[in-house]
Amino acid sequence: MDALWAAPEPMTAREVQDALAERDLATTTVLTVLGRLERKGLLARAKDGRAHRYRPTASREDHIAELMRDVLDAAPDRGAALASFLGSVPPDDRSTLRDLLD
Amino acid sequence: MDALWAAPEPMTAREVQDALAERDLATTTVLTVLGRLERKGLLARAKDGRAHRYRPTASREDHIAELMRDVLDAAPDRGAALASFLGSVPPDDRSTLRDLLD
DNA sequence: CAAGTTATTCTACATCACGTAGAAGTTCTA
DNA sequence: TAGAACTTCTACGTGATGTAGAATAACTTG
Repeated sequence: MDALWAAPEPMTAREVQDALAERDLATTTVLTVLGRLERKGLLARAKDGRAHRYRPTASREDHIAELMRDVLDAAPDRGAALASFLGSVPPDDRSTLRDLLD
Repeated sequence: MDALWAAPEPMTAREVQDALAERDLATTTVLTVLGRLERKGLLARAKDGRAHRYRPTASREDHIAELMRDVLDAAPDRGAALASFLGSVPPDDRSTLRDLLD
């Protein structure tokens, strides 16, 4: 996901493999992981010639926001969870939230 | 955790087992899980006679807030993540946050 | 005090997610 | 047509989790 999120355009498996060259992964490893990420809905793919191009279905920040919502949804008392969240987050984040809420 | 969070007082393994009677768990199962939760820091225990009493180290809402922070910490751009979060959350939550931020 | 009950610890096993990759098949391309 | 590129299927090790048996320690009671 890091590689895909860092790229401006959808990537082929080969390109992902090259982007992660330091890890020296086998091609099939990259394909397997891309397939699993697609199955989980994090990636979508479209055929491009012989290969496929993979594209994140959401931006990294949207994905993170979704995870945060999933966690929040586990709270019987959302208000209390949000209060605790605000209290435990750095002041900068509170400022950001204040600005965004205007 | 649900059982412990629902109780006003720390519980013994036996009490947890009774609270989860519908699941018909073996005593050792309950003990194993409580031990694992303690190892992960979600529970603390204190000896009470022959048995131990288990107590959540954080309230459910505090725990949820902590998970939300952990997720947020994965964002390179916290502001964008918070913006996306606000945008994807029900309006009531935004109201709650506005109130809390005053 | 012996025997049963209660609580704990250690070990075990199935399942699942995940990181990893080989084997084999399909499809281009030189 | 032979080889390279790409894909799919299968597989294996590891760690988390749900589950519980075996062994052991400690307490209660006849």
